Amino acid sequence: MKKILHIIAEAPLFNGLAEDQLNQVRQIAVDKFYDKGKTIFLDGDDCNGFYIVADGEVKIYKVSFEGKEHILHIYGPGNPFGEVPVFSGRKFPASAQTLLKSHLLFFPRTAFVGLISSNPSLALNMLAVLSMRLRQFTVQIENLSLKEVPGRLASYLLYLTEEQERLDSVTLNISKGQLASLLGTIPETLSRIIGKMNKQHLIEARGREIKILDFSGMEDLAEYGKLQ
Amino acid sequence: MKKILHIIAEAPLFNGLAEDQLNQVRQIAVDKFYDKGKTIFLDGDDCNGFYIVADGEVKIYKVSFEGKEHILHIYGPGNPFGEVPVFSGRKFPASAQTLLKSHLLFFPRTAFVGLISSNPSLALNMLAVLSMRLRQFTVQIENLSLKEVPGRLASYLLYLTEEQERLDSVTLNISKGQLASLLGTIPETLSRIIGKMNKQHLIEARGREIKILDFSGMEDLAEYGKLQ
DNA sequence: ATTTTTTTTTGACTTAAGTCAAGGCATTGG
DNA sequence: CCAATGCCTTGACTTAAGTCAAAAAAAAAT
Repeated sequence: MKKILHIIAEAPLFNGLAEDQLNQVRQIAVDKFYDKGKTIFLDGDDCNGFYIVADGEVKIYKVSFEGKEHILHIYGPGNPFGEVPVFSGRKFPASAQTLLKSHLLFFPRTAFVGLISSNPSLALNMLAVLSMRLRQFTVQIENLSLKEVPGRLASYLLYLTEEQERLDSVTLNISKGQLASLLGTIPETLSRIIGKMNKQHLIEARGREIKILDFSGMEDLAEYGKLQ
Repeated sequence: MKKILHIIAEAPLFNGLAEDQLNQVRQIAVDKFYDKGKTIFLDGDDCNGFYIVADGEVKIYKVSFEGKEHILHIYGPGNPFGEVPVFSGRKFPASAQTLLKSHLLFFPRTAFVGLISSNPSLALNMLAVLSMRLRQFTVQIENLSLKEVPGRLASYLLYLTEEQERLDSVTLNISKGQLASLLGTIPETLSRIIGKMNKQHLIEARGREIKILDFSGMEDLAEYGKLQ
């Protein structure tokens, strides 16, 4: 299966590895296929390995006692997830579910730890991946505790323009309900704020298509955080 | 200097390393001494290495545009900090300041990456440290977005009883103002909630000494999050 | 001990965002 | 084409927590 080797070679985690190292990685990877909306693991489950998204989309989330859900990340092709318990032992700290029909690569814990031990550049790549995650979490905590919802939405939309390499418009790849959960709020509040931003000509939202009309206004909002 | 070698040997990061490996680590460590309240680095500063607290206490924090501060972590002896940019390149994602007169060990980036490359168990230890951090962040984000302030305070106090190995009472090692910042709120709100918890005989707070009167009540609060 | 400074508490008020409930819109499938 | 389901929006209301200001308490300095 050449295709899987190609996916592996493209993943940031295996960036810069030599041919035979990639083959070793390929050896231990196990294909897993999931339909849309299927649970991959739940918060607290025992962990015997981690995953990389080959194709599709996965959400990582926490659920409160009352059943309210907070999405921590949404990962697409090339992204690893579920690596935390591989190195810190114990259980998964959050749950994972597919948002689309997905093809995942599963890496069994012991085999992978073995690879890392004999492969310094793989270890450094993994350290880089975890460090990037920590960086993202720092930003998320900053957003949650130091910004109000309009500021968080503005940050997210600006981040999307970069990710989608577009200048002034973005397409949400998730439902607005899920976006609310990702921003740490509820659909009603998000809806009202989008309405307000429309009225103030900051954006022009039509369904999942959002055009940014006032880029610097949005940047101010993302930074200072207030919307009148 | 035998003492430093001892500090290094005790740190989780270097747990289980062989004698000569510890000596190698010792070779590259640089002593740094700071008075109380001194800045070690600021959010956005360039990074040439990371630190381990040998003695004292350090806070890691973010500041909002309006100057409001959110404390992300408080680290004591044995804890490393500032490792993120060592592996993901770029700048520090938050600021660091001493809370007490502190003795730190500084590990220059390139030397340390060199050590890791030739030392699989050190690499795995570092992976474990970063994974634990990610786990803690997951809990913090859950607390911030899914619990109200009373629930966060209850979680924190229960966590302190474990850390201080006490059954029913804890001593805050930081001011209430700083605790408010760590919980993502402000001193006034924290003060009111402590007052309420006192009134309901959940706790008995006298200055920085807090006695937990109703352990299971506090556990409920930490889990479900409501205080009438 | 007494002044000065910092930290904590209290009170009155405002506000962002959550809850509950109903209605509208849109997409899918019979 | 129309029902049916899921998704999004709107309105009225409640509430947790923030702001501002001042007093009280505690800690530090003289």
